[in-house]
Amino acid sequence: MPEKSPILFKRNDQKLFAERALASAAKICQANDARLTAQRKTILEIILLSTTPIGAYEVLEQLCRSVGKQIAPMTVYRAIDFLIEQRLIHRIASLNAYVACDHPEHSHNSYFFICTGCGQTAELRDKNIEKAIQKEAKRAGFAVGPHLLEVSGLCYYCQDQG
Amino acid sequence: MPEKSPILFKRNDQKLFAERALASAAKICQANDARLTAQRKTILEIILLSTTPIGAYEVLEQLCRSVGKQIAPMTVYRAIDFLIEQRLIHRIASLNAYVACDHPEHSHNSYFFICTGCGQTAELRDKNIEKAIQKEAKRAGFAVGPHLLEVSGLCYYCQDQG
DNA sequence: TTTTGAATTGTTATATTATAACATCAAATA
DNA sequence: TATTTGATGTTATAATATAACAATTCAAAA
Repeated sequence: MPEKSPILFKRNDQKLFAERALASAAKICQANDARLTAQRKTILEIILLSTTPIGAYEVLEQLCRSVGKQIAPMTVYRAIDFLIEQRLIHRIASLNAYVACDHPEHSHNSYFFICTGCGQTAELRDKNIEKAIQKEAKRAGFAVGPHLLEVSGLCYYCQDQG
Repeated sequence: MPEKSPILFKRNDQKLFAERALASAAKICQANDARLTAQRKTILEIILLSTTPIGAYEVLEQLCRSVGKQIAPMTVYRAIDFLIEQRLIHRIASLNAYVACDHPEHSHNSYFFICTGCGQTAELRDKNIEKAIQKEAKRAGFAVGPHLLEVSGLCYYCQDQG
């Protein structure tokens, strides 16, 4: 694996990661005067524990299994909306799927590498890409708002597999 | 409007643009041994004439009106698949909509500015953004494949409107 | 503590986007 | 012309997402 890489395709301990992220999420919501209810927490946890972006209906399945009763899709979509608002998760538009945010502490756009081998994603924090976008926007007289970058390809590990 | 801008939010003559693009498309398909049938041509024309990204079902509506009979969605999706393969159109993932390619002559990824004011889009040809992505990918050991960038915001004209 | 208002969740129905599977037709070529 | 391949037609259905309204819960104000 290249040195000093800030991105991560394999996580050592997904559970530990989820635990920490949940704690962090609680703080963020508190700071925002937003309520991270039990249900929202459960749904966030499902997304956190998934090693790849997870679809809304797959979240739903897991949620139903976890609480032992039928739940309507609406419920999941509402929680997802909330979690996106709180910047705790991102939507991967090219996959119609959702993934936990890597660094929800500060607002940022959604930049992802998506490995077509293992399905895992890595969120980018690089500011140079954004700078390049801003530069081009200035040339065009375009006022940049929220945006997304989704780069398909092969992660370091999957390049060997063929 | 900023000078020397390579992007275009207002087209002077959509019809002329469509005409030229259709001629260009015919050449491209011929070169690729692909058949730009009458139906595919009609669908491409519908997309070309739309000033904003257009959904598959809206294409369908216009197609039905134009030929005067009911047509199945499948037909439209098949044509869309073909047109994307030939790189004549792009899919805007964040809108579930399709837009004609600005410069189908050479292969490229899908980089768009999307004005939330007027709904129009502008395709970017800037290579610096791609360079920034490649640089970050190298750091991460990621082999870049096809990708998309969709930047929401306000175009030069819409910034004044509020 | 009780009331009240606002936010959250439940529930039913439905909209929107996209694909599967198989039959038919058209065109290119052997 | 026969054959094969690609294109289109047709029906059904999958997958994703939202609308609308009722019931409940929560937290702050009275």
